Amino acid sequence: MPELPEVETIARGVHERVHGDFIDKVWFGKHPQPFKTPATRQSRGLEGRVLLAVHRTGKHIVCELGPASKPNRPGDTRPCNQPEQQPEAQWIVHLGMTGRLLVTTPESPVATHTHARLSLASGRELRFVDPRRFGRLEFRDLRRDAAFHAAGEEPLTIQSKPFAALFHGRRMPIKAALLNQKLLSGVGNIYADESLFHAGIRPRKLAGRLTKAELERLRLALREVLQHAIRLGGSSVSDYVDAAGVRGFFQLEHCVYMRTGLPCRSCDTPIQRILLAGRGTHYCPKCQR
DNA sequence: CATTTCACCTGGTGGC
DNA sequence: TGCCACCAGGTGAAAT
Repeated sequence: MPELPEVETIARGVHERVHGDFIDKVWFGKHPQPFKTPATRQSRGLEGRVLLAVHRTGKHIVCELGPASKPNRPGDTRPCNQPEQQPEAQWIVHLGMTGRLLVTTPESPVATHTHARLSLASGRELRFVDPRRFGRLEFRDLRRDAAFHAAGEEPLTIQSKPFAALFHGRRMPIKAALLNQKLLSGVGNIYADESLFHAGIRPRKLAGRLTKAELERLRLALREVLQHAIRLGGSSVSDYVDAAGVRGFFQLEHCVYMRTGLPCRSCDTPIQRILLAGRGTHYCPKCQR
């Protein structure tokens, strides 16, 4: 489900609702898959800590956690945020294909495939729901572990030269390279297809064969498409919702993704679907060369 | 080493 | 209605 714009939307929504809050009690479901290491299942690391901030890097949501401490007095449900405070730990959430991170009330019905529930001092609850269990949860104690860093470059901020260098000499199709998180972090199947359409480049074209002009068109198309999608709250293809359960609107602006056989928005040629890197790949045979 | 394929999961859809 | 094949926003291990 979630690529960069969806993860950004969720991280912002979660941050707005929970920063400054305290984690009172933690519940984990019985399936081990969502936990990157078995130790992550121990709630001890999370309980009592203050949620300093929540942000996105690549497709990962990073919750910065302060030291374990309690609100000053009982009923002090929303303690002052202390942004200056140094994080002592991180809770990293990867949503896989079907993961959701939701801020709810404790009374709100618990969806099937809920794998984690964090009760917060304010009375809210932070829930991780993931039917396919491709998502992952990880706890990092920063006194012991290094802070989390996405493997690849941020597509929103990368400059021309380093962008071109990522693809130099590569013999894989450009679409496969865009999906490789070690090169760029955050681009998935939807935004790879959409940005290649806007750049006028065939998904099968070998990455190392792109001209300087094509590389620059691609870099700018990626940035525009991702920024526009963030403004619209991401793409809700089937069931994606943000931290508050609200759908995105960018799916209404898709030009090729899941538009097989429909007329190209630019030239009316039917959109083609092929299989590339094991993924459904959509493009306009006339607009993309 | 670089690149491709496949397994990991559940659920929705469409054909028969 | 039931059964079944196929498809889906991702990733990393195994194979080539």
